[in-house]
Amino acid sequence: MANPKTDPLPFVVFNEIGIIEQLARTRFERVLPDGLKVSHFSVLNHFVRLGGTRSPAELARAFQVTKGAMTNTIQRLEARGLVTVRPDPRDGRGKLVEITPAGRRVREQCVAALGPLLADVQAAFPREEFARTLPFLQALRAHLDRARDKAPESD
Amino acid sequence: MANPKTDPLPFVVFNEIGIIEQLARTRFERVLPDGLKVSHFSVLNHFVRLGGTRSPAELARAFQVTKGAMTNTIQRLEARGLVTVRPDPRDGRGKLVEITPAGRRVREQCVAALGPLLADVQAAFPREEFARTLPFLQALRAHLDRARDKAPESD
DNA sequence: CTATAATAGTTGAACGTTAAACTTTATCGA
DNA sequence: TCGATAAAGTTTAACGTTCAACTATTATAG
Repeated sequence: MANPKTDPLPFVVFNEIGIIEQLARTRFERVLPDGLKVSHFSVLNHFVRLGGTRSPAELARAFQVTKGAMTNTIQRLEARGLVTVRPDPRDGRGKLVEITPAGRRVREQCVAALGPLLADVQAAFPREEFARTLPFLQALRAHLDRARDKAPESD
Repeated sequence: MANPKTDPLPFVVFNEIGIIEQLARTRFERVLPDGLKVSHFSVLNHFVRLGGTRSPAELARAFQVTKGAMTNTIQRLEARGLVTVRPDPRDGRGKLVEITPAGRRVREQCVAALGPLLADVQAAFPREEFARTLPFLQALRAHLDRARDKAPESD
């Protein structure tokens, strides 16, 4: 579809990124338990790795989605009992989201489901390939971040 | 959200790819003429670069989307008069899609709209960064391709 | 203090995508 | 030649996302 001979190099790169995203997401969601989506897993994973509580606004910034999208994600997670939501005592506008024990269990199932897919690509490419590519992708993401309305969040 | 210290390296890479795709697509579509989507532009661009006619099935394979998605895309393009669709005289099941002069003009507008965005990233990163990353992304895409049900298409 | 601006969160419309079911037409082996 | 299988295309439902409009609350300037 995009061709390095005829298209600007960055365009071709974005093109590949777009297709990789689509293929990877579809594959992952196909093995995720109970119809969970990548966005749901991402939020659960965020809580397990970093702990504590987060406001929906913080989560929206962390994942670079709109507030509306995060409202949707949180409501689905809450309906499944994977997170709890309560008002922020310090800010009448805000809410505090937290993962539940059930959420941690489901997140573990997701990680287990992801295992074979990860093993597949790890077997196909040496670790150095990923390590060499990551810094540029991170810089690219940060650059696109900066051009947005909202302020980004480091991690 | 994903952390190289705690998450498998490929996972972190896919994570960045996912966010880059989202940010890039949103930015691009924001400047595209007349509410066109990236998927629409991609098809027009495909025809301009490679010429000739294509069946919806070929296009679906080329862009790694489902047949249903391509049906939708083509119907929108046809409704705008940017492509023509006619039955394939050699295959009663098939159709032949072709770009129109209006489609070429709109594609030019899209390229023009894309210009500043491309210039922005080109100014931020040396060309070698993209050149160095591209082969791996292509290989990664090809690998994910291979794991699909349908056969991929080289270009 | 008070009025204005900024932020948090929700909602609904519009859209693209996947997945699955379905119709029609080709292909191919027995 | 016929019957089973594959392929092309469409349709519908379910879902996530963006965007914009809206409410409620907090922050800030005068």
